[in-house]
Amino acid sequence: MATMKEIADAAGVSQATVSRVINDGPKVGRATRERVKQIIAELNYTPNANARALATNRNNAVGVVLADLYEPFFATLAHGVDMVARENGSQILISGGSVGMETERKAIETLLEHRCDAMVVHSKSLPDEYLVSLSQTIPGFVLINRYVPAIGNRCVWLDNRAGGQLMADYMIRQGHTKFAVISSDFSIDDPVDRISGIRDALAAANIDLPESNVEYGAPSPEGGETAAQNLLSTGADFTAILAYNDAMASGAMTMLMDHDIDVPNDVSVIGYDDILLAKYCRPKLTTLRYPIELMANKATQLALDYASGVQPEENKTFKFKATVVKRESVARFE
Amino acid sequence: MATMKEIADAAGVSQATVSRVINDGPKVGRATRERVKQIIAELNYTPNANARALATNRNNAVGVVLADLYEPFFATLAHGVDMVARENGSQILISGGSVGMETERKAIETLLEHRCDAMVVHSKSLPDEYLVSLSQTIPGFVLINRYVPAIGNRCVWLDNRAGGQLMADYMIRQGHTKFAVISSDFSIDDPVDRISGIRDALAAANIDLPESNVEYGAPSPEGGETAAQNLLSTGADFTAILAYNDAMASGAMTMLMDHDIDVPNDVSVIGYDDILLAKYCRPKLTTLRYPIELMANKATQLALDYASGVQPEENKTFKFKATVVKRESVARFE
DNA sequence: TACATTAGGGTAAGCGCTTACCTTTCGTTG
DNA sequence: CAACGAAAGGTAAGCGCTTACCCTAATGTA
Repeated sequence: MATMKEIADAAGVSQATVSRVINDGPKVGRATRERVKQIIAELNYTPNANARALATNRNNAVGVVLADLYEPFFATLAHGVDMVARENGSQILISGGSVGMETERKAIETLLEHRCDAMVVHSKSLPDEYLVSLSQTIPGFVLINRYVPAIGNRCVWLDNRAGGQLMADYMIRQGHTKFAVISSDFSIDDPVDRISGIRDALAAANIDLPESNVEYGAPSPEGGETAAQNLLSTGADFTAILAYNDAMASGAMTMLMDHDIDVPNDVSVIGYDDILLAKYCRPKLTTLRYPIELMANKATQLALDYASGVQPEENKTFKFKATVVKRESVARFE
Repeated sequence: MATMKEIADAAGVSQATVSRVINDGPKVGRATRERVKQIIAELNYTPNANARALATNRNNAVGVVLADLYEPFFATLAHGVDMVARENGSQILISGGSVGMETERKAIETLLEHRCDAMVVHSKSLPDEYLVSLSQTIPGFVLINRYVPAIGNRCVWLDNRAGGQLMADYMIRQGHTKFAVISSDFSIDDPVDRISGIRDALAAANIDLPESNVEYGAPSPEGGETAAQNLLSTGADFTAILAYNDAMASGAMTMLMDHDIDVPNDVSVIGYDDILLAKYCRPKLTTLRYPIELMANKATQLALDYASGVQPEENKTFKFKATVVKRESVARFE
């Protein structure tokens, strides 16, 4: 693979000049520039990004830490990062690892090794202090889907509590009064926050949510099926199910329909996330849109800005809210 | 950010020794090794991957070229690459770009700049010769989802013709004799190959497929809806629809059901790909499983092997076949 | 006891770029 | 016409690692 020196020799100029041509720098005459470009094309030269990164001490790549591309949610997140990274001429470097302290730490470590100036990090397990300390070393460090007060201006997050409230309120407005909740048993904040929101809304409407009407399971369709089954077998009384996410909601619907319970006429179901699946399952799922792509865009832009020297503003944060997407899984209850 | 020299000074050893410690190299005494590790931890040192890549002329990252992470298909592909890359201690570097000569070329270019030793490339637009020439520069170059005869040993691909044949045969065995086909109007080989396979199977069974029973559309649910609608409005006569992919199949089913045509009892529908959607739409889609994750695993392993000096065997290729996944959208026709 | 190993470690030359700082050459200008 | 500044380009010192090669002292060996 040709090096810059070879180009320089072939063109009869110095390496510096070649470098200037490549980077569209100044101090190169029109004719020289053309000639060098010509030679570059002829010799099929490709600059070495590693050498460049070393020399400039920056690597025009934005690093992404996430759990698993297989999850449509993360794929969408990655897509959102990719879009704005590409607009800015950067690559993305994905470093994965299932949820878990060690894998997450390792994923960040790797990005650090590559000296990514911008980093969009999705971490549920790492302690606040660690993240705060990272943000001191890495100018372009941004968290997505998490709020750490000390570095609120580096957080792009969703107000899950407000989301929970919203979904409950919406169902209340549809006339429902008997609720069941299908939540995730993952030990992260999200399910807790969402349920808090739900309880807030129900309490405000004077509606009781018996503990027996709350089921926990894996945040997957199977988890949703099991949870719904549990609800059915304990004879819980409800006309509306608030699910932790679309996957669980879809599983729950399957189970209900398998028991000849009509969705939405007998029981209404609302999901959370609005992943592709919500549009394609039957009945189409009414859900809350988690604007993850938008959030990823924002986070990336932020990371890029901070990386390039923009100072994070004090007391600022980037909170997003979910919105209701009406489809077919919810009916008015008269 | 601390450098190796600082560690060396702090530990009172040479850089070389530090390097050896980091790389678990020989020639370091037990005591020294421990002391250096200690200092590394204290000073919070992270090796610079760029410098290392420059010095060793290899970058332990496998590059992936694909169209769009947003598509579940590509997300699964990326996931498949990620899994085996991680097992081998490599990162993945994703370089995207919608289908199209220029974006694809650029995506590869970027990976080249980073001197990825292993590359898993999904390209539909680039000409064969270009890909062949790339494979000469990049030892770890592997194509996924494409077969280029000259470098068959670097191709991990699906036999689409056999797939088409399989889906038709399966439907024939279910007793169907009147077929319609909904295909994609994308100008890539896949739809063409699949239809060829279908025609082969039908011909072998002496079944006619009138040109008017073949509709083309965008490979999306909407495209499937439109195609099905066209079929219905031209009064085509069929009891089985062979769709280009699950998205189109699902769209077609929607349209059929909207016209009070029961799936599968009036018309059976079979898809292709077995993406998540197939499991979640109603009725659940009978389809062909496209083992893309498996293929991605294979491709990555191959790329890594070739990159590390394994010589591609002559006259070898990595052809995968689709298999039928039976769900609910196909019924026997008596 | 004399000599060959070998374990442990240092030296320094790159890897392929970028860039601060010179140098040269002209066209201007007072 | 001398002095000057801009334009065009060269020089060379790194960036942070790896690694071939060299050196020393301790251990083994005949």
